[in-house]
Amino acid sequence: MMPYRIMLAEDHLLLRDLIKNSLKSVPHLQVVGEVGDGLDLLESLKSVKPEMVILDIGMPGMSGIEAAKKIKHDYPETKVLLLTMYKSKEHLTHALEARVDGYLLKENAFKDLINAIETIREGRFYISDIISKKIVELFFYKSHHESQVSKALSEREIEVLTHYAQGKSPKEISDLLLISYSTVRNHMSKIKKKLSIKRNTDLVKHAIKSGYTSVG
Amino acid sequence: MMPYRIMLAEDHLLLRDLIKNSLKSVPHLQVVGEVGDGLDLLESLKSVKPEMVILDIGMPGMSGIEAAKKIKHDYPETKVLLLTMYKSKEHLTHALEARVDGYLLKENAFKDLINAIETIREGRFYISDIISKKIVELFFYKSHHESQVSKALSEREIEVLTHYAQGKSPKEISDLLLISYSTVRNHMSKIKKKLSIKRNTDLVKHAIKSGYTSVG
DNA sequence: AAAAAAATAGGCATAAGAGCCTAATTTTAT
DNA sequence: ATAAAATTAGGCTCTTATGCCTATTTTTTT
Repeated sequence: MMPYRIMLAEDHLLLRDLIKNSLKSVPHLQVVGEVGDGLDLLESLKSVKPEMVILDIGMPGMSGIEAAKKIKHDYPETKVLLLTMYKSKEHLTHALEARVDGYLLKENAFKDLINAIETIREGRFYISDIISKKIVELFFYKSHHESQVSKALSEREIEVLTHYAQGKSPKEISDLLLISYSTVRNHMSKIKKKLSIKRNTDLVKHAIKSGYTSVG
Repeated sequence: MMPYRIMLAEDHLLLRDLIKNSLKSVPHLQVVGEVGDGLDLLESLKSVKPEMVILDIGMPGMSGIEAAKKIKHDYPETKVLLLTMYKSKEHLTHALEARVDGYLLKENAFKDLINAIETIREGRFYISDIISKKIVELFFYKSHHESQVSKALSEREIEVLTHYAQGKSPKEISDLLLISYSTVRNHMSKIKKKLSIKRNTDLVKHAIKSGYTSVG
């Protein structure tokens, strides 16, 4: 069988090492490169042409989803498996929009990782059982019970929330984005309604959970 | 050689699986248990008595550092290796105060994990090269430039910060703690000065990092 | 016993945010 | 083509927070 060439994009060296170790026991899989951030990834892809990229969302510099979009645009043949701890609706929605080939949670088992790789290698789409439920729910509620579920944030709303969670005040955000203070306030209000959030501290927590900012 | 019995406490199943896989190749090391949060860990330790616990800080429910303190108090013979992505002064300080036996970053390599386990097994203390520099720096500033380093919060200040990070407003906190609004404000002001924090969002992040509240 | 830190509380002026609207323009989806 | 959503912006009132002080009592440390 032809070796299936995989590139690892993940900022924690330990996790990269562990995945490499464990994939060695699968004969036809071959790790042909590894990078620690999104920019290095795009640079490496110019020379190394893997069949698949396993991509962590929570990387410094460029988010995994941004990187995924670029990869699927520049190298449509290359498969992308997102590996992430995040299971928020925003992440799911944006990952699906980026046309990734698989979405695996870090709370899944190693055998699920193998399963994901094999499924994608066969040309199919992989989602972990844990989030497939979420997608069904998301789709179901989108059609029938719009109000029950917190809606996905828009691009601009995510931008505003990200800045807010990184410590910018509404006033500072309006200066940054070159929009009026009223607009920022309107966005904040919409964000809170969409997420059913009352308190600002929960906005920060939501942003952390969603990977828009980090605690560090 | 006697097998060295290790328990894994880490909320991501994938990482647990990968560590287990990779440790299998080291003959005398044996993974005798695994848990996904701090409460399960303390429960499991009642029956399983491992020589070492490998402990992730960022777990839901109870922070790794709190868990570490309890372990070192209840089972002083049990070695604790902290495995974390955080390298802030607060984390280091709290980890050292909890008397853990090792502190390894997720950006270290797998060989460093082995090295850490072996070092601790021989009764010595392990810190990763990346953070040993930080500790030296921390010690240096503690002796000579006290003002540079953020001071520890008092019990009451931690109480106030915890409630704040959990979404309570200063007014609500004053009702909860049966003290006046002015007092809460005074505490908040002191907290910010001690931590050199300007923005409220950073207060939430600090509380999360310190384990006073969780993102979930 | 003396000193330092912690916990308590208040004043006062200014700045900022929250809640709750309306509404126009643009973009996207159906 | 039509509808829906997103993005923009403003008004108005009320509440809340902020910054920067002072000051007393209690607790802890030296």
